[in-house]
Amino acid sequence: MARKRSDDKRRRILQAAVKVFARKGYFAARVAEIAARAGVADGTIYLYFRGKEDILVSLFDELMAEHVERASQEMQAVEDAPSRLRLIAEHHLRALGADRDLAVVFQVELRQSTKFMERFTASWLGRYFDLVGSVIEQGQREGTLRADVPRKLVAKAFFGTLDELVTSWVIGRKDYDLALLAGPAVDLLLRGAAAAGASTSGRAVLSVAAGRGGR
Amino acid sequence: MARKRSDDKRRRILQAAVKVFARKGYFAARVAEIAARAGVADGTIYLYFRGKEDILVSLFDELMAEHVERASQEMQAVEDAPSRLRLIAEHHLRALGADRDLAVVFQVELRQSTKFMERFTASWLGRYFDLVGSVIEQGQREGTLRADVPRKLVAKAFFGTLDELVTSWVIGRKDYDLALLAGPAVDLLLRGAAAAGASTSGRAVLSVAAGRGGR
Amino acid sequence: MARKRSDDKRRRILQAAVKVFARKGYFAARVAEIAARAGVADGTIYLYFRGKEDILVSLFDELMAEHVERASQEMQAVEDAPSRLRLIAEHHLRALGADRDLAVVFQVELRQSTKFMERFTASWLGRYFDLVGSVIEQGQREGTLRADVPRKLVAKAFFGTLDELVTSWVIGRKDYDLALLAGPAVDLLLRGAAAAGASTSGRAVLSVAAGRGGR
Amino acid sequence: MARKRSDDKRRRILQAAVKVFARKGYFAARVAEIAARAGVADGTIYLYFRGKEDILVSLFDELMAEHVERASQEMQAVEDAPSRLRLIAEHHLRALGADRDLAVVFQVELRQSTKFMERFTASWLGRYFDLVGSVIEQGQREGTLRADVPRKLVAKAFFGTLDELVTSWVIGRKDYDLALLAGPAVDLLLRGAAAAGASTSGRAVLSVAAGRGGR
DNA sequence: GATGAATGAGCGTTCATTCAT
DNA sequence: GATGAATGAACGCTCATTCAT
Repeated sequence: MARKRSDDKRRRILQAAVKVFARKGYFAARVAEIAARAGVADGTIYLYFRGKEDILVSLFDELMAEHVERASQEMQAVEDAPSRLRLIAEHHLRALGADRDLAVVFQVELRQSTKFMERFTASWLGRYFDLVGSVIEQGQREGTLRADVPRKLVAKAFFGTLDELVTSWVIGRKDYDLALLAGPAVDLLLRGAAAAGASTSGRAVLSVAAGRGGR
Repeated sequence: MARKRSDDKRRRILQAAVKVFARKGYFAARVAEIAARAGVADGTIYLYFRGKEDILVSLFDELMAEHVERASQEMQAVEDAPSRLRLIAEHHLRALGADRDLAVVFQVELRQSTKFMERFTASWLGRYFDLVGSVIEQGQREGTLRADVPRKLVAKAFFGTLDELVTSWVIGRKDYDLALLAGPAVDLLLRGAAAAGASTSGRAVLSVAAGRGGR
Repeated sequence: MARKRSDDKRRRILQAAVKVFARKGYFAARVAEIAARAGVADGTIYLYFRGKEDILVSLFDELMAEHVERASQEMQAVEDAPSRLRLIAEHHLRALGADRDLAVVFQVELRQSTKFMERFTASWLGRYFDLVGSVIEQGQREGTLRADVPRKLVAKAFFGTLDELVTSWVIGRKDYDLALLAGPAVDLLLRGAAAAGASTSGRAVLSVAAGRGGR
Repeated sequence: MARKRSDDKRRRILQAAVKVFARKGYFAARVAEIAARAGVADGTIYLYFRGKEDILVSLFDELMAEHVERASQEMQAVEDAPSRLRLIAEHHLRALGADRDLAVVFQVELRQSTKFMERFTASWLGRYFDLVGSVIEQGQREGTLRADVPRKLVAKAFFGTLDELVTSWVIGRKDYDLALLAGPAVDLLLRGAAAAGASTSGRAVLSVAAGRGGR
């Protein structure tokens, strides 16, 4: 453990950083302000983090590892893929909907640069997509999900939809319960927006493109 | 004609800015580098823009106004809502898939801060959502789209899915044709991921939440 | 020429730097103070120099190149090696004795670190030793200087003596004319400190060691 | 015995400091690195020294007092001034030639600033010059050294020459035995660089000081 | 309009020193 | 005496912006 004395100080710095990053933005955020808000001296920051950037990266690494793990565990409560997707979505929206500052950091600050995005994608998001992808695969095997849709596309639609819901909520500053949207969102993803009986013209294209698309 | 030369400089500055913002990121981008790449003096930038931020904002305002307008026109080629959504999606993916630097700016750099995000949402994205929303409403009226799903939710799923597709493409650096994903993505949105005949348990929740969720 | 506009500004910065380095020492010297004393903005320094260290290095490179050149020219006024050594010594002591701040910079600040010392040795001092060495060689050829003393040793004694005279003068802060010591110092170097007729026991050792000694 | 352990720590700190100062330079040297190398905690340094500067000053005061004392004793082994100068020179070169790190500290680090230089001059160097000066005076009284040369000049030439030899050796990093240069250097100082019988053109200056002719 | 030299505010980080344990 | 976590003052440098030419 690289930590010196108190995990308490480390936690206070991270909490302060969430507030400051969310209110000022990563670049405009001042290390001195984070320190002041955490109740430590400026230099103390550097006993716990390598620098300003390491604070942001640590926020993401440490807090989110927990959430992916938790989503993975929570979904075990049910068996079928559709239900599991619903639980994951609920957890996703609940976790970010519970703390707007944290949501700002995740929806906005962590996407500052392609550098952060790549890191974001490579670690947390990668594992998240793996989790969702495995549930989708399960659904296709058990017959609850269409097998003619590329798994990656479904995963991206799933994540993209949730991500947009969170971003809208963060930016809109309206005070509704984000987690309540999990059910409708997953229902839409599963049943589609088309009216029953309506024919959709996407079929041909779909079969052509099936299997394509990297991440 | 002086006017013409000026417009040329302005365009060159914006084009240079796209390259520099995409490669360095907004904060790390140097005004001097944009000027050099545009072939103008540093000070000349300030004859055309109020400052660095104004370049980014102008990029978005000017280039994207065109895309929303074009998407609106292109969709007139077909009548029914599902087809129109497909055309809009194709245009969305084609426009960003044609220029990765531009895509980086839109997917990453323009989302630097809540300030940019809010401006982004208020102008271009607002009109884009209005466009998509009106098509969805049309679909609900004409019976091609389910009427029991909140329009805003469908619009967010539509945009969120496309946005995630673009972001994945940008970050992944793999060289596939983004526009080919429009058909499968819209098909998924319309028909859903659930296998035919599978019952989804989201119904009850959906009806409870129907009508909720602002942005 | 890397310089932008005015050589005047560059010169003013160098002159200010001599004062500040001499009074505060290199490390304690503040770039802001140099700028203020030169009458330019802090940032202007960086239009003319790569950084604080480059100011010190430039001081040395630019001002001293001139002195070596001048010493080389001045000594041409006479023919025999002893006279030439006297002229070089006079120039050395006159140049540094004319400006105590400059002397402080050369005797003290430029010797901050082995890094500076090595650079110092490699460029200016190297050429200076070459100059002195060539005069000594001339003297040995023409028969005015002993041939049984390693040239490098004589050169080091020559430089070391002058260097110590300057350093003593700088540190002592007494107000005598440094250049007046050139004659006596060179006389001592040439004729030695021993009384005529006194036998010195160094001979054997000398011949053993003759030819040794790197720099 | 606590006293013994303390002295041991103090010595270890000083030894560590020589290494660190020599390798990094005084300013770049980190107190923490000295502590680590000495095997004590950072704070422990301050139980033995007032601060970083005090370590350097103490190094010089304590280690060099010993050397001056020893040089003074060693020269008693012989009687005449020339021999005594030779012994002092040998001791000077041997002491510094035995430990390059120590030599770096003395030739380079201790000359960082006029402040150090003045202190250096006032204490150790002052006593060293007194010692050398008294030997020169003795030589002039006993008739082995010319009486027409200012004692201080001879002392400065003596020290300056040795100092330059040490500095060259330190900077040059060549691996010859520094102490072997004592003989030739003192021989040069005593007998001069001029060839026997050669008339030196310094005569005019010399005759001012009532000097003698060439040998 | 165009230039580019000049400006100067602004800040992340280091590290000598302290002091509670 | 010894420790080492905590402190916080201090500063070189960058770069968006200005303005005299």
